[in-house]
Amino acid sequence: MSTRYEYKAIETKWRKKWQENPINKENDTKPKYYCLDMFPYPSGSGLHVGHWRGYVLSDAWSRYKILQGYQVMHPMGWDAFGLPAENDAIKKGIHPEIGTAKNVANFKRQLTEISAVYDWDLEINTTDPAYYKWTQWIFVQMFKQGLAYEKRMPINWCPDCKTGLANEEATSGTCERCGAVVTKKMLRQWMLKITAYGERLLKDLDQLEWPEKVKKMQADWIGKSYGAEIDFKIADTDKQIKVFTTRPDTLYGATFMVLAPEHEMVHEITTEEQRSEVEKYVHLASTKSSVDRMTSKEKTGVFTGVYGINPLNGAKLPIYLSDYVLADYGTGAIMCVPAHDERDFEFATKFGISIVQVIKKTGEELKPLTEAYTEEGVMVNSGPFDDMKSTEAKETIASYLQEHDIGQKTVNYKLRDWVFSRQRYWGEPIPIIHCDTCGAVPVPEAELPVKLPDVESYQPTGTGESPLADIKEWVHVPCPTCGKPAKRETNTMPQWAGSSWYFLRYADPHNQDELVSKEKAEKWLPVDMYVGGIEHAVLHLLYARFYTKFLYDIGVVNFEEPFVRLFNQGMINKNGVKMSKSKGNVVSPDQLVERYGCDSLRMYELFVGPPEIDSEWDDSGIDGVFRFMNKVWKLIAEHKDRPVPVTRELERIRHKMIYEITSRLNNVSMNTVVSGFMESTNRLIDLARSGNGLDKETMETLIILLAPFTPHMAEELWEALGHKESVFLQKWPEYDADKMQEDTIEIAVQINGKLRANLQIGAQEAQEEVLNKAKQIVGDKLEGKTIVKEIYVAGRIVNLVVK
RNA sequence: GCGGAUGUGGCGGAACUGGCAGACGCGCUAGACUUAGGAUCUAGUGUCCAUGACGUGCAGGUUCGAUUCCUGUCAUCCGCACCA
Repeated sequence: MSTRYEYKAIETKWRKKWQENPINKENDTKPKYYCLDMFPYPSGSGLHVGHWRGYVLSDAWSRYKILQGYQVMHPMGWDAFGLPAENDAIKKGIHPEIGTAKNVANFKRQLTEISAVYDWDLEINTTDPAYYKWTQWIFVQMFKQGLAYEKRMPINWCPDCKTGLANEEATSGTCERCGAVVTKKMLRQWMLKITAYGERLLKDLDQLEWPEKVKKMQADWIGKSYGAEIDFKIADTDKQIKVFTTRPDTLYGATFMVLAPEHEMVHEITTEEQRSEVEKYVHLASTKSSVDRMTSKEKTGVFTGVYGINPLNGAKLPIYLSDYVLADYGTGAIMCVPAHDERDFEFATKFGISIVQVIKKTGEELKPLTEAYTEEGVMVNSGPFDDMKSTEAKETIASYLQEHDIGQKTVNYKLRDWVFSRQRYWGEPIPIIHCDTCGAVPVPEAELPVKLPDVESYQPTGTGESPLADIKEWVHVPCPTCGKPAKRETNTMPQWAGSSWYFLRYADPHNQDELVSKEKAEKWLPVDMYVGGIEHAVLHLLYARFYTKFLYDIGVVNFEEPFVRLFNQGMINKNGVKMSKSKGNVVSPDQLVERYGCDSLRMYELFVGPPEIDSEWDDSGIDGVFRFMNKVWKLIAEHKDRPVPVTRELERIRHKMIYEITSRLNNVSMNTVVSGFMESTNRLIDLARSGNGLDKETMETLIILLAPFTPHMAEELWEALGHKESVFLQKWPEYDADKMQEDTIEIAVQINGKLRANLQIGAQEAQEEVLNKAKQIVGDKLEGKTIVKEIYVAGRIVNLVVK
């Protein structure tokens, strides 16, 4: 065995061996473990060292689980539908399928360089008809359950390009391509009723081992709030308007009302005198992009000419329109209490509307308000509810309204239904046929998948429809129900569709008859560990949870939550900013693998910083890890043929090493795992140098512990120690806490909290003895002082408090 | 604006439930071996008016003792953004 660490030869050798003889073979006697990466979108620019980070982490974790005796599933696949491929098609005329296949091949080559234990037999691709057959099947089931429905909805529309835009193409309110101001266009869209699952999606967050931050982001997104819906009669008519409020306690303080400009009753209630003003305002609001609407904080509005009647005190409340009220939250209409809401206060001040205070600070006199009082307090000016605590009044007034049939207590969510159709080519066709007689009819399941046909042009049609609408022979089909001429749905699904359930398919990727078989699903699912970026904290994870709950409800799977444990790795930055092709700061792993080897890069990816935090990439840092690898190599090479019998000291280092590595690994504190290896190795080198040698078991333990991180080197060293079987067939070593104990320990001696000496003591030495020794060692510094207090923290510190 | 996170040497970072701040690594300095060094090895490396003092964004507090707990404050980053 050479004392030089020839990483290239070693890595080539073991990659081949693993291919011939996988280390993670199917074995039903072992418990299962499913460790999943968020599957990538195979972009044209390939992987950089930032991508590696998550993949290395999940692979090290998978290999750790293998060593712990699990049968691990660690699959990989491609989320390959999406905009960039389509835009390439438009620009260069390359079929998205071809572009995507090329990118997948490149990604796969780069991923192979990581040497992860991926089982490529399980590979999936969302653009494969055999896969999207089931994406479509799920849609059909949702349609049958009434969860998929059609609705006219506004989309971002570029009037110059005559095309719909995704939100990310329309940031800042202008078209990403041509710079024109983005407007809205009403289009018929498919919607998924995710709101029907809002409560369950919120409640079940409790049972997940996810970062609190992500759970909170999801909870905020769902945005549950309690309140009341209250009916306000419109004066001199028999109409009424329903408002939602979380503050029924402030009802007596309502002095006006506001409707969203898009509110459906605007036109029927507006008076003739006000009509032209109102219509002008409504039009203005519709042309403003949502970004504009958000950024201009100045309140605007217009009076409709009519009044609402406060159901409790009969006060006449002028009804305004204003864009600070959102059409799709609550009922799109609010009662306004300027005294107790900042926005209402601002609006009332600007429009000269009176302000009536109905809550005052407990124990204080009522005094004129200079700003809205939004805290709790005591009720005033509220008829029978005066002197009640406002918190109590909230409940009491809501109940009163309910009893008198003026309103009802409700729960409201920010979560909205999911716009599920895209006017694009490169997505799964929505498997629906529109028939004049039968309406929307799902494509019969036996005819799935509805394959994406070839088109001549990927250009947007200019009408807002997808390019598919131009393929007459594809669009025109008989109605599956009545046989009359009918038309296919030409919208496609969003990229989310394929990624909302892919984790199920890995368990049974080649099944042609079922999405996943019962047995396979029961065996492998749910996912035990899910690793990916924080950018998916809300949408992807929420959609995947929604899909899983739906599939649970229709009996496809027997669990409600797809991901038991979630780990979000941080990004890798370079020069303080996210690595990206456009910033020109991308570090490619390819050259690093060439120069340092896969194992060194794996190790460095983990060493670079705490895995959950963003880290700065430092090119020279990998040298340190590479040196460490060489040290380990040399250490084993020099001692493998002349191991010494184990000594107390070697045993101590070995147990301590197992303990440190295992506990840090369990906390997914990968950077300290790596430093732990360095510490242990340094100690072993020192010990070996001082003539004490190295015993076989310590060498073996070090190699097994290293295996999840530097698999090639570990295998090679393991073989060099004379073993015939893979190191991954070994068991993760266990430590004995007693054997970690040092015989003597060094403790600090402080006087008044300041370090004054260090003291060697026996590990078991009694407190009294330690204190005596401590006083002796700092004796000269105690002269002329009296000891007021003596503190001994076992094994750590003595502090003498003196005067 | 609201919510969350973070702030420690020249740099990345470590420090378990309060107990010797700066582990580990990068970089740097000096030396050894060398024709050579982007190799390897050895020693050193928080700051300063250096037997000591000061040091974990800043100002206080609790404690024998605070990077860790509490109060206030500043900065940076992330998420949400008129949610009634």
